[in-house]
Amino acid sequence: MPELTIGEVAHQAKLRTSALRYYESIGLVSASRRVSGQRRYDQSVLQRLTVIQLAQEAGFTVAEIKALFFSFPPETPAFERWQAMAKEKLVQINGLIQKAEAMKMLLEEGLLQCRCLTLEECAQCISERQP
Amino acid sequence: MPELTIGEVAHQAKLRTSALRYYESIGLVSASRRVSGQRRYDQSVLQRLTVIQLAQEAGFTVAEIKALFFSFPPETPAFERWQAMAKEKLVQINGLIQKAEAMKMLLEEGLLQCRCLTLEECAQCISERQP
DNA sequence: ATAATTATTAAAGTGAACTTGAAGTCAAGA
DNA sequence: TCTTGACTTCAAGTTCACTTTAATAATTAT
Repeated sequence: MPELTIGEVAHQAKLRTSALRYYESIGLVSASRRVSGQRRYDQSVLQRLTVIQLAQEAGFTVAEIKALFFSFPPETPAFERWQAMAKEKLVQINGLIQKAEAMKMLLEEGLLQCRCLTLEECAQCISERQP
Repeated sequence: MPELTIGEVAHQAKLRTSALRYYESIGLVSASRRVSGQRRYDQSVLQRLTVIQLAQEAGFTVAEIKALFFSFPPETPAFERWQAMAKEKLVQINGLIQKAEAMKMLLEEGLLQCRCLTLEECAQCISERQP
């Protein structure tokens, strides 16, 4: 199994080399080095990056993803890690959804229904709708 | 009608004086000055700030709010301004909601159901669920 | 051998909406 | 008058996940 250059990894994982260097700088992935200093990646980094992208899609920050990998006792099963972290995240996401739904409401039922001629009037017009 | 100091306005509008100075710096609100240089605000600034906060709750950026006030021909009725700007914003917000719902799905149906022992396995385990 | 490509680093930049800090000035009450 | 407390400006800091830049070095292809 050949080792991969940073460019090859970037290509396969569909991200930029700068992102890989950034991940390394925060300790999220690691690479070995040639004598010259160039990075060489093991194939397994691709799985690691897939998991990182998966976690990002679920709304985790890179700091949280780092915690996912490194803040549990080494033998902790993956599903336990997800359990622990996904529960909290769900609460956050639900908050996000609620906020966005509230914005949608305000836009549809408030601002798009408004008949004020001046914006100054709107200081009252909307609040009257929510007693 | 007495004019208001920046501290009084901040108190009544529930924001910091730094926010008021920032709004002024970007041209969102204005204030007159005493000879000494201190700001004095007209009562009407409170309505203006109410509208700003309303628009922010609906998801508008301060740049967009500035456009709401200043980028239309002067006689444009408020409701027309809202119409124009709220439609686009609704599209954005719907996108936001979809993204958040997708995260929720992934958390609930993917990560919380996962039985993998290692995170490396998870590189496959989730994608298998979505053919 | 040489040209073209890809790699290296550290530091600074991005966007959004402010906040913080430093250093100094003004206003009002005792 | 003195002392608080509120005010002033300007620049830099905050958060997040990277990207960009610049100057240089190594690898690969011809």
